[in-house]
Amino acid sequence: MNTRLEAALAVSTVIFALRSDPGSGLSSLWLPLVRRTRDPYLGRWALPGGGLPTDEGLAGAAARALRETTGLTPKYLEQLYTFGDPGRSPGGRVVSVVYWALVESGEAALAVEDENVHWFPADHLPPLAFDHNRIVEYALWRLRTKVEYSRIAHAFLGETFTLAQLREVHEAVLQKALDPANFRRTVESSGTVVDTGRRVAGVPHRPPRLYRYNDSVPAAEPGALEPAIG
Amino acid sequence: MNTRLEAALAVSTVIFALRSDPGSGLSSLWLPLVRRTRDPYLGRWALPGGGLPTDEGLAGAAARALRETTGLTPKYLEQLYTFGDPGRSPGGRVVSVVYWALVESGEAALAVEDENVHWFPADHLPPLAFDHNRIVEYALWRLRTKVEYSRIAHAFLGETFTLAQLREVHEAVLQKALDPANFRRTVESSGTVVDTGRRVAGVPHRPPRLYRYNDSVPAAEPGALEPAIG
DNA sequence: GTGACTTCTGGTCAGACTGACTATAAGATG
DNA sequence: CATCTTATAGTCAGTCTGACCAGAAGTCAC
Repeated sequence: MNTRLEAALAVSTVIFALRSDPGSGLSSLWLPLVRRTRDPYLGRWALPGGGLPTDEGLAGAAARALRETTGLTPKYLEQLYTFGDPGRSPGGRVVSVVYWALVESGEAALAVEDENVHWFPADHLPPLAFDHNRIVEYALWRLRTKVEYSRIAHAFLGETFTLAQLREVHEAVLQKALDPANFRRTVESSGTVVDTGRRVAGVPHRPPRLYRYNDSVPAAEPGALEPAIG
Repeated sequence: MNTRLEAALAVSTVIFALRSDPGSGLSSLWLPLVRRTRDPYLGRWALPGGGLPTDEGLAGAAARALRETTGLTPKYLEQLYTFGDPGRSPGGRVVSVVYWALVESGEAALAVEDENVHWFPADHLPPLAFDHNRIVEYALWRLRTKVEYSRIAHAFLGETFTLAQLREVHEAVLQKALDPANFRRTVESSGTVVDTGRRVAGVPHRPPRLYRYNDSVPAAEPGALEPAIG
């Protein structure tokens, strides 16, 4: 079990944030990619990541890659899958432990973006390096599945939020409209949010209540294993 | 991404089979462990596994470890999680990609067992090497969660089976009794099994129908990622 | 100030689903 | 044939969900 092995080990992260679509004005999922500066796939876009320092945990390495490329801190971080088919990387076996992360939308708007870091709409990606298109597809599936039964949507929002904002997150992730009244009923009965007593002022209609996330309700997560951040 | 790294890479497998409990006569979950023949944890029981050959996929390595230790072929095999905390292995960083597998019960009764391979009841394990107790706990959680929404229970059974046998699998995994009539209603409406038209003969009561697994109904699985075997 | 407008928020209603339970079917066994 | 055991069908009430209705409560135009 302690044999030194031939395969190289890497940690990558699929980072999601909500941004409003230039066309429709609706929010949708975006993710940052980095341009490869080496062969193989020189010049192609790829998931941020890198090697695994000896003294760092897997989740720590994922969070660091995220911070180094985007300057952001994830509000949610969880292991996705480990990809290790021989042949997924031309020129040497690479085993990639992939994490997925959610970052706050307001913060994400300020994220680093330059020649080598660029945000793309998650549903319309160019051909990426390695098998990264497939990895993003799987991460999207996982996000869309999990948002329905777990309480991760608030990771896209700030400290306090209205139920309409929370609903818009769900709508953006699931790509379908939700009935406001039914959504409210479901969320309220789940106990995942708490009324702060405050309301939003200055809106040209009835002012909505502000809620905050309820930390005391445990997520429906594995007994022995929690998300790294969440 | 192609840097040679310091951490060693290993693949381990949590293998589940059903066996009848000596005491109660009821079926329960058992798993095979191997005795460590080297330090660290010399003499302790551990999950079967080993290094990753250069030309072999992760799932392939998991299936091979399973075959080599138990002589069995898994009817279900899926990646569980990758454990890589620094310090989880005394004497050198090890990153373990862990799979979980289900094997047919009839076949499992014939499995290899000797001085260095032994089957244990999954709920009463001795202290294992490394963090393997925690890994088994997580695999158990995953099995128990997944058996309720996915159709993996048939992996414990043979080609054809009665609904009572399928129900007993669920009862053994979930550790609670299920109403036979309600179970039948749920399974039949799910379309996951097909009536073979045959019945079991020679039982001292009304003969039950024999069903087989319906391959044509797709599992509720990731779009981009399937279980290795299932 | 007043009415129009918009979203918030509370409520109803019907159909689907679930757990508990009852009853009949169909074989073996003595 | 009576009896026993499990298989299998059906009922009923409570819960959950999607579709929909209606009043509440602000801003804004006039």
